[in-house]
Amino acid sequence: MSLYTIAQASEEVDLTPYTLRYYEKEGLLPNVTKDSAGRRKYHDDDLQRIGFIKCLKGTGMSLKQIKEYGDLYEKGKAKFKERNAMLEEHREKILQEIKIQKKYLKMVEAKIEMKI
Amino acid sequence: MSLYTIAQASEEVDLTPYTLRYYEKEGLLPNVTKDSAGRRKYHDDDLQRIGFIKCLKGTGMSLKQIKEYGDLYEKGKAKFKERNAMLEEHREKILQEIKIQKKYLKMVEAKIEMKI
DNA sequence: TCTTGACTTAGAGTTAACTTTAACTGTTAG
DNA sequence: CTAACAGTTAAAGTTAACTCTAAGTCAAGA
Repeated sequence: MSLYTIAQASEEVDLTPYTLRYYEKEGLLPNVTKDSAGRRKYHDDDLQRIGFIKCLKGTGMSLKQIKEYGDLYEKGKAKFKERNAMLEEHREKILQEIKIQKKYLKMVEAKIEMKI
Repeated sequence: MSLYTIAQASEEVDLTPYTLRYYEKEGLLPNVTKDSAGRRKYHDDDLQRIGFIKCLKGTGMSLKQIKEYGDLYEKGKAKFKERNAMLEEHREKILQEIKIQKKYLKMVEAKIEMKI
């Protein structure tokens, strides 16, 4: 299959239809097409894009910044440098965050072991 | 030093005075005392507690749940089992989250390398 | 043909976690 | 003594990210 209704796409990416429409309204999904009756049709490309949005969001990037990244993406090669710079900066942020999570994990484990 | 004004505590734990008062209002800091003029005095215990609140919050626990944990903590030994069960469950959540973060990190790195 | 159900929109409502405001009080430096 | 300052409270305001409602459209099955 290569085309999805909003319900199917929703199922596929594990986001509600509300959220998918919201993301589109916010400009994060500029390429979702509609059929003759005005209903959204999601392509595999859209699902992949949503997958990457979830990745960025899941690592703490705001929708506003994700839109900025997406806007650069739409401009293609011309904005490649800027776009990759964003990703590289974000990569550092994720690495930092993993470090912090590991530190916090140790704190929780210490508290568990403390038995007080 | 062993006693801190709200400004000093704020500095120490890197949270605004607003946030410290907010946490207290929400019942997360039940042991903050006041001086004769009604001003908050933070003890080392309070700062430690705030530190652990930051740990729980930083690993995705809601203030509501953190309060539940704190309430169990206040009940001492009687609620030790429940309390530790919460922490052990949370530990699993953190481990899961670190896994997801690592997966997302790889996705971002792949995108960087993709150069498209 | 009628109804059911999945969709559409614009806009309102919700939630968590702060953050600020307004009005006030007590302490301290000049 | 007084002005500035650091704190106090209750309550209102803010923000991000949804989430839902209301009113309507369209296509497909009995």
